[in-house]
Amino acid sequence: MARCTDLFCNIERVIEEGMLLGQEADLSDDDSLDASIPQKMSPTIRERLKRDYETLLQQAPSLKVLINDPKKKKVIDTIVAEMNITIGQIRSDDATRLRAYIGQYVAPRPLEAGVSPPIMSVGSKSGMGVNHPVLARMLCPASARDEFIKNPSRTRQQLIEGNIRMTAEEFPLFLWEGDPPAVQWDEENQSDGLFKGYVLERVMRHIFTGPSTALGEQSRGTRPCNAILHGMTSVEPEHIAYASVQARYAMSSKNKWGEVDGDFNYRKFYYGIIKMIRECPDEDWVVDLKKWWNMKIFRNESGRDSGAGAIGDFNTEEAASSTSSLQKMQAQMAARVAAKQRVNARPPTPPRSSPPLSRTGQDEHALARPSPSSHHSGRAEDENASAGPSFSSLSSEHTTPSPAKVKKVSKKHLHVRVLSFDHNSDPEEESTPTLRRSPRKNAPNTNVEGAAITPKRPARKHTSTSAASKSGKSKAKSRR
DNA sequence: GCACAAGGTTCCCGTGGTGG
DNA sequence: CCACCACGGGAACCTTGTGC
Repeated sequence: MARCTDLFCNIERVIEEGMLLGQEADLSDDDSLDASIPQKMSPTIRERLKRDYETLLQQAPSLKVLINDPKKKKVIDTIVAEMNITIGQIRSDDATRLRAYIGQYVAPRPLEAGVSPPIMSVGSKSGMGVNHPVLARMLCPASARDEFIKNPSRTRQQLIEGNIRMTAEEFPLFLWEGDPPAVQWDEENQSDGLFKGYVLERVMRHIFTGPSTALGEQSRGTRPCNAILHGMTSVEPEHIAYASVQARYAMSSKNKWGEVDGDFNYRKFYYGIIKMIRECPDEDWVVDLKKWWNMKIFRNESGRDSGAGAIGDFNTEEAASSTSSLQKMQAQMAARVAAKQRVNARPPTPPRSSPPLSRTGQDEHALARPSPSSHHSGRAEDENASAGPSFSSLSSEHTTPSPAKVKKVSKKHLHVRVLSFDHNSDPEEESTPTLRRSPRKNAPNTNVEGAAITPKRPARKHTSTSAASKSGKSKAKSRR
């Protein structure tokens, strides 16, 4: 949930209001439910809650049965509390692991030279953030970019003293491509190169495809990476926003996580990025951005599952953001779209070679074009890829119920285990559910895309014995 | 081909610190 | 006291390499 759906989501609210919004959609003619849904809720928040709720149920189908059963209120409460704790733990875990690497990631060519002064991966972070000359440039708000280039030391001092405010509304420079970031800055086209910064790229890979891939190398990991574990088939705005938050926090001087860092609000930053991409008036820009990210993460512009393009389903209902940078960029994009439309509206000029495709036609063409991986993939994979539905819905269809393995159920494990009830089992038997192992263990095997990337090998006979001997060893060690 | 060891990655869990 | 967070260590899982 934290990494792929909503970092700041409150599961309780998602369930409560997602349910109401779902009912509202089912009974669109009946406005009797409207009274129970907060009227002040903006369309953006409604959409987000709805999306969160749907994702939650896709990932844990058995939860729906529990939600609809008033008798299970206590169970739901326990699950919700545990899920909220886990979201915090996941974010904290990612931040902790990322901290050891961030010194490498901010260096443009870490194999040749690190940054100066060096960034320590242990101890206090007081020397980081704007206190570090290289990080100061990364974190410098885009509006102060020219100033920073003219006089770095003075601008850094102003950032330290707070004379130049770093707010979530002013995106930091590390989000832009270039070395140093935002080196090719176009005042009139600020969205050019946005969300393509090399630090962000490395952090994205670190989180979703494993630390060993962060610098562009082939994965040395033998465990399925987060992209596989989470059924991530293409890069979505939430992934970019999550990595941006983690990258910004890793570079900051804050030793302890908090939603606010001085004037900078991570929550606003996170949702600002999602909104910026989801509600972008320039669809071409969004399509290009997603293709670019899919190439960087999956080496395939259509994503890990070449058929599951979630591209194009953005709503543009909500008014533009109230924030200055965003407002400006969105205005620039809108102007660009208008200009394109004017060009398209002109009498057609004779084509040089082939008739021009409409924009949507181009998009469809691009999406339909077989990706390099699907080209070489097996037939079964092709069928899955072209099947259309997103990964989550496929995963449940392709799930082969595994025999239940009951282990000691600790409080911390409760939510994952409850969420991984065999949803094919009879709902009547929910009171004595059969527990599966945590999704972590099932995910790679039950997910279609995961299987496409790392073909499942038959379980080896020795696994249990070696694992037993291993755990035996460690238990003996811990007894010491 | 099989058994085993080694190694990379993610997740889990306990512990200690801190602030309200 | 409680909630939240960082951190370290270990478990689990999986792949690759190696020796027989």
